[in-house]
Amino acid sequence: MLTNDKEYEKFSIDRFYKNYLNGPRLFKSRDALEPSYIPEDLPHRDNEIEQIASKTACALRGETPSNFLCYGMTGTGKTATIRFVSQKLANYASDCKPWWIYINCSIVSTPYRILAHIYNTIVKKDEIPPTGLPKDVIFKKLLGLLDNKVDNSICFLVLDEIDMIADKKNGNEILYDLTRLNENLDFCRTCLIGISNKLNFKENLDPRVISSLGEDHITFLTYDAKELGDILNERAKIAFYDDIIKEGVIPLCAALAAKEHGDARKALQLLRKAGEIAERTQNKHITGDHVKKAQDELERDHTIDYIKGMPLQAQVVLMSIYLISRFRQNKLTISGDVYEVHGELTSKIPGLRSLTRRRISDYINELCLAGIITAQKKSVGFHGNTKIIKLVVETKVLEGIFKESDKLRSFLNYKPIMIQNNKVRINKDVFRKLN
DNA sequence: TATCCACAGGAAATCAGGGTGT
DNA sequence: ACACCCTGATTTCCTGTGGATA
Repeated sequence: MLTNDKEYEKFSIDRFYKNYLNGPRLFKSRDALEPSYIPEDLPHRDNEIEQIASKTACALRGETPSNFLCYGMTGTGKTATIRFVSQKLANYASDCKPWWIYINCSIVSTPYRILAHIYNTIVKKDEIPPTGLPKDVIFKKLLGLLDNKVDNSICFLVLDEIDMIADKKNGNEILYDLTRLNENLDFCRTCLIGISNKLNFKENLDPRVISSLGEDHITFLTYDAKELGDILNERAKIAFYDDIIKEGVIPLCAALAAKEHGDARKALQLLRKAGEIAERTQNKHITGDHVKKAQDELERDHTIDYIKGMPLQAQVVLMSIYLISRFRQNKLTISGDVYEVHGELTSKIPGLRSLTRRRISDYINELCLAGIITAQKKSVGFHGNTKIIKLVVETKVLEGIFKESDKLRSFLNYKPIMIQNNKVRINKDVFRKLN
């Protein structure tokens, strides 16, 4: 937004809020469409619920359940099912209720932090600092705590996205430590439940860990469009007032999400976003158009959030790619050029230093993995190896993000010296051939 | 056919910045 | 003050790649 438009913006916000308050109300309970919501009934997961219930039921009699793993793609209800079973189990536990500690390994990703997280969750405060203590000290403290505070009870440790730590060198170490917790405990008993999106994640595990963690597993199959439709219908009844959703909306959300490996989370997101768009545009009903708009917005929002969340250095790498493809006539962007332009930019941005080629190479791979660019490895014979890089994200979206960045805004129209000088790293004929 | 280029990318080391206990 | 710990980012060192070229 331009600065001289501030008055208009303020007026517009006031009007927006007034309209919003006077406009139609569609949501009865928005929370019902959140991934964290645990419904009364989980459609099409009876089999999985039964398996988890039978594996954990012995905790009700004070016995220790075996460790096990849950496999399945994102949005197949792994976490929701476990939370669902844990709630039910708690209802039937009489004297000593089981403890459930959830650890999302994509956020709590180091051995130290996992131990600290378990400890801090039990004592309900941040007693263990985020860093500083030796790991074995925390391990001993945790053992003492488990035996004293969680005595005679079962403590379920749910490691969500366990694959995030399993492929790290030290991941084996923490998983091994956790699997042998019981050997060092006198009164408390622990049960490890791993949740993974990847079936092959065990390949990187130590055989000792596999033997105590991976023998038993439950596979969550993906939902088909009909099943997704059932889930959406259940949730929509809770989330929206009656007769808000037009016919065909739920099947459309279900079909779109079914295309993405039957991701229920995505289906719920789509429906929620469609509802928000309908509400924002003062509509009394949600239509198929709102769903299509929702899909576009979700995709864009995800990319924008990802880029904004990247470290500044990664943003500079992305800006280098943007500038080369914008100012070079044939738009050809190769890794060597990105390195050079990145160096140019960092020399002009205070507080930022240039990086090595190796590091830039990693950033290019990360951008590629995130779907922001494509990078195709190409050998140009005598002229060595390189990567042909292309932007996937619309340039308008990128420009919007760069405009908002204090450090990058001024480079939006910067023509790299390398391009001003028409510098070509590789032989002109080969260069032409690559196009 | 050996050589060579300009990288890719794995593994280990290093550094800075956060912390600890004594 | 000091030795030590943990983490994430980055550097250093290294081997591999593959097609044009001499």
